[in-house]
Amino acid sequence: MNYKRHLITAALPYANGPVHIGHLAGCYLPADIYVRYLRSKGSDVKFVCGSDEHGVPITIKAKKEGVTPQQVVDKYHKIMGDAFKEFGISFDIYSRTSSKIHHQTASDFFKVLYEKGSFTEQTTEQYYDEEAKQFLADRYIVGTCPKCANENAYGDQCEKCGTSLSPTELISPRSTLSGAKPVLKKTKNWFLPLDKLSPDIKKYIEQHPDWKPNVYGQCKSWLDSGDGLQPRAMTRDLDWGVPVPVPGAEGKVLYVWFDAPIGYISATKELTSNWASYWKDKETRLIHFIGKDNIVFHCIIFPAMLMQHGDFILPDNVPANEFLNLEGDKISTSRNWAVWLHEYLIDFKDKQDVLRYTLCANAPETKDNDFTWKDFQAKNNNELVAILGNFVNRTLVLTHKYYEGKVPEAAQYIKEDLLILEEVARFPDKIAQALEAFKFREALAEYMNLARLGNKYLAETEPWKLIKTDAERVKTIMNISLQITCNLAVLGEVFLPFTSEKLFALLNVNPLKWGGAKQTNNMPAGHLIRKEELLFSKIEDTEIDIQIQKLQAAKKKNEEQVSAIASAKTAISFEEFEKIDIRIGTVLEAEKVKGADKLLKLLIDTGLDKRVIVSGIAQFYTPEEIKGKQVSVLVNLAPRKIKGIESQGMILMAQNQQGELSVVAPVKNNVNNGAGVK
RNA sequence: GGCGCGGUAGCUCAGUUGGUGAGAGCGCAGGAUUCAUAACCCUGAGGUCGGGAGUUCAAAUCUCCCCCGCGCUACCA
Repeated sequence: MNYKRHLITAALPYANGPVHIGHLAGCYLPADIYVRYLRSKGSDVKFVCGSDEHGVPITIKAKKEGVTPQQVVDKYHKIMGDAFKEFGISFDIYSRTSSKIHHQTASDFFKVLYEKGSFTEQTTEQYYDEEAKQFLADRYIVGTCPKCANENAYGDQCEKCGTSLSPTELISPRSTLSGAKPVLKKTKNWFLPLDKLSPDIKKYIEQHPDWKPNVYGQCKSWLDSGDGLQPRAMTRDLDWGVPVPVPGAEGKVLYVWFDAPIGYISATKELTSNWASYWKDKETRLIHFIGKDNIVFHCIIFPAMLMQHGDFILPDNVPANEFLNLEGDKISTSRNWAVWLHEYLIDFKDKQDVLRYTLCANAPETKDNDFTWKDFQAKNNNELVAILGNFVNRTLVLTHKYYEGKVPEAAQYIKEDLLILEEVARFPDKIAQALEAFKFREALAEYMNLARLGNKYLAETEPWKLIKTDAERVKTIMNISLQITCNLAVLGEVFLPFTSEKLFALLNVNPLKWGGAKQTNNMPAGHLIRKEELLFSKIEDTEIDIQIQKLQAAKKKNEEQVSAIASAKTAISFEEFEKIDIRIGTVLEAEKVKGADKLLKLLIDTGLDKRVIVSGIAQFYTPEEIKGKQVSVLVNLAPRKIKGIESQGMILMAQNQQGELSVVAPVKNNVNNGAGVK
């Protein structure tokens, strides 16, 4: 289909920390390359982004730092915006969701859906802090992780062992606001009934089988697997965000994932009075660049919202990337395992394009990928310096040496010249084809092939020899080399904008559009170029070692922190302790619970009786291993059904920092089944 | 356990309507060369295409089973 215009969005980064290479590689860099390409082709395109500034983590950070949420987002909005700018991410607007225009837009959007009856109201029980007099978001509740005993697990996830949790799973939960023990209290919220919308969403997804396999596959998985889509709350009990604009919603705000994608709309509004044509005209192509963590929101929830609203076009493509790892480990903000853009700029001043190049060449397009400093160095030294930089330098040096910097005339083309020119002229289309398929690695590799072609041309024609015997011929060779250099500047603008700019300056030429690179006469004879200057410089081992050491230091620091032992729980009386009845028992039989990864069904002789206990130890004990072993059994725990099996008690396990379990049992063999543990 | 994506040369990846002896870049080895940041250029070595079974005249490509990585999901008192 031929579109009149494009609207490109890049995921709104969450304003609670700076930007790292994973963000860049996964989302902002490919988006920027794509947009630069569209602009270079002369397309009507808008590129919008902004900070995502609502949600619970920001309020927590604010509390921790003793500042207001607004101060937190102001700080990171600036840091992130500056980092993007420094790396040449060419947003037409970098807005923010705390802006007035966004609040208005999001609020209006919600109202439309509300009035259309799109939402269902549901009353659920949520933890409530009676001292602070407010409902507690999952993140506001901390407690002991049932899996790894980390005392500071959040209500939605334990950051130590990575388990996702629900607040009610936490052992001894407490409010981070007041420290009080939260109580369950009823609250009403508005849900988007995705289950009912599922057929429309499915139809929409199935219209796009051309989406990247990871994206399409994951959407299908969400739609088809298990119980399918579930209703999702679009409002929250919180005081930081866009107030819910309907009666009876005091103290509630829009769910951050409801308001964030609307941020794309508000940013467009802020950018241009013509915003509606980018959002409501079927001839506009809407593309969301995101990381894989956002697929469900951009492919399912946001389109569902847009469909319900009715006025807007739907995303035509969502080319999500996978994740970038760093030196073999997952990038982690909290563990400081990251390369921060603002720090990179200090250590590698004016080397934005080197990082852009490395991240694009190694982009996690089809699967998670690894960034290593060694590879970064190799790509700089062996590719940017040796292939691209070197070709340009050879050409410029020879031009000055032979012609005092003036472009010589191509007197007469011979057959091999014509072949080269023909090949050179094909590059814009070749690269474009890859870009349009969101194959950025391939596009970049193709771009480098143009520089390779130039090097090869010089090596084969050997102008430095011919200059002594056939000076006329050399003019043509150098003319062609200069044309290639110019085209490298044109096509390089999308990948390496800083280098491209520098190159145009060296060539003393005004930047050309994409189609210009199909020409091989952009440098007219007699045109004076500037004195050569290196485009790239080698990166030495010492510079790389510094970075690696920096990471090792972060790792060491983490290990030290992890080894901290959780402090003791609050005191109980002896009477309370006496209520607990622990006995020694022997495992008679053990088998895996089918359909569950972590569960073993145990038959235990407790001395009192033989009873069935289901225990989540399958990852640490095979049935054969545990069979016949003595264990400690909490025998007076209320029975509970697990996976359809009634579990009568629990067996006690010791758990180490890694969450690994070990049976707690007598160390002498003089204890009978039924013996009490005191 | 279920679902999705992926597992191809040392590294990063191309390659499926099944069919010329399985490819590219980087790395490595050798050669050639000096205009160029010891760069470029040429040649070469290197692969049980995760493992096994099957369908077929023919499978990296189709089917089944298994293993590994990433993610979602269930279970974990």
